[in-house]
Amino acid sequence: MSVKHGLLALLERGPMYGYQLRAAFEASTGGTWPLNIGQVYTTLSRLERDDLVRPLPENDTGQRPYEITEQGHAELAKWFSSPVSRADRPRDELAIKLALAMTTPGVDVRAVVQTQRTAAVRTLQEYTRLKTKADDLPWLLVLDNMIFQAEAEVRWLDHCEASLARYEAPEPVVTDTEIEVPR
Amino acid sequence: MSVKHGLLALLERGPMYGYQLRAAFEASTGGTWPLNIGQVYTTLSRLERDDLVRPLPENDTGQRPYEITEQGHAELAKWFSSPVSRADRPRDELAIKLALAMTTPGVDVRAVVQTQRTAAVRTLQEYTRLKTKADDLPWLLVLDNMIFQAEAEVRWLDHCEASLARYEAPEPVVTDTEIEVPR
DNA sequence: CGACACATGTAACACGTTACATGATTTG
DNA sequence: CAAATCATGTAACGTGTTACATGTGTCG
Repeated sequence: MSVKHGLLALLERGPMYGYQLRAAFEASTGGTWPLNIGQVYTTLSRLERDDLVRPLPENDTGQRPYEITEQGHAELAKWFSSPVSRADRPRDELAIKLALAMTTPGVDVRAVVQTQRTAAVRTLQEYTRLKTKADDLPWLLVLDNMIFQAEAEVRWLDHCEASLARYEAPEPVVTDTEIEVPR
Repeated sequence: MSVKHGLLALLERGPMYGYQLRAAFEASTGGTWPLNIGQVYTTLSRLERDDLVRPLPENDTGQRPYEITEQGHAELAKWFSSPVSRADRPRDELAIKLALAMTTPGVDVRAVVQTQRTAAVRTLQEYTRLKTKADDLPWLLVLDNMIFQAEAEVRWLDHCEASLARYEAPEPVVTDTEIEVPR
């Protein structure tokens, strides 16, 4: 959905063709999320099929610009006016991984947590380094978003560490779950 | 990748069939992420194709359990020993949306931020309510993960608000970016 | 019996990635 | 000229979702 609406938003500025769209998309996030050129064309095809964009007559230099339609305009307005729901975000691989690690025999959960923490701190430093190069506000905010997320991840991993320590402690305090051994 | 490795992890406990796998997967995250039964079977097919699992002879009650292979075991170990990289996580729709909102004509960015903030706070409350019902540690940590993420989102949105206020202020203090007015 | 849950699958589609094919234009 | 970049596409594949088809077993 991100790419579909992203392209619509860019076309709201005015007609553009495939390559321009990719460049503009990547520029608006400072090149953080490279966009495959193939996907631009397939997405444009689907947008055209759904009457959200319309191809303009081929350019003098052989380019095929698209313009947004009224329907596309409406769809974009809807996108901007409704929040991104947590429900339709993809499953968080890290959370699943840790939850499963805890019930999988022979897995050193603490090691999993530590490995992830090291990686998270490293990317956090990388983002901080990148911030010194960010010059325009949208890109800066995108970077800040990733920093906030990475920080939350580190905090959560520390929280997991602490919980595990309490859980593995000689005197288990609370509830213990039955491990279902299927057969 | 989450589902694929998730099923492998569950099979590491012992042989299971499709329906059991879905139930176990959903249970390990407290039903936070419902798993489509169709996907279980297609994923199992792919895992079998890649020699990561192996079907066992059909049960007396007509069920088809699978067991993990040596290769599957190795693949799972690899998954647990390597961190989830930020690079191969999907694009964050919210970040893209806000970055584009800022350069799209006719969009009230502050309104977009506020709408999203309201939604985020609401889900945050919902998670907190759910926490009182969480009884086992893995589920609790998954919930905490979502809480930490939602909190980070709220903080980031407030940060955006503040940045926007500074940006739109009559006396811009520091670096000002060119506003591209298309047309 | 009829409804419901269990259980296994298939088909179609959306989205995303990688790789390849094919030309035009620019530049060293 | 040769290589690189611009530009438009197509094909194949992985992952995920929704919907449908089909059968069994259980329970009111």
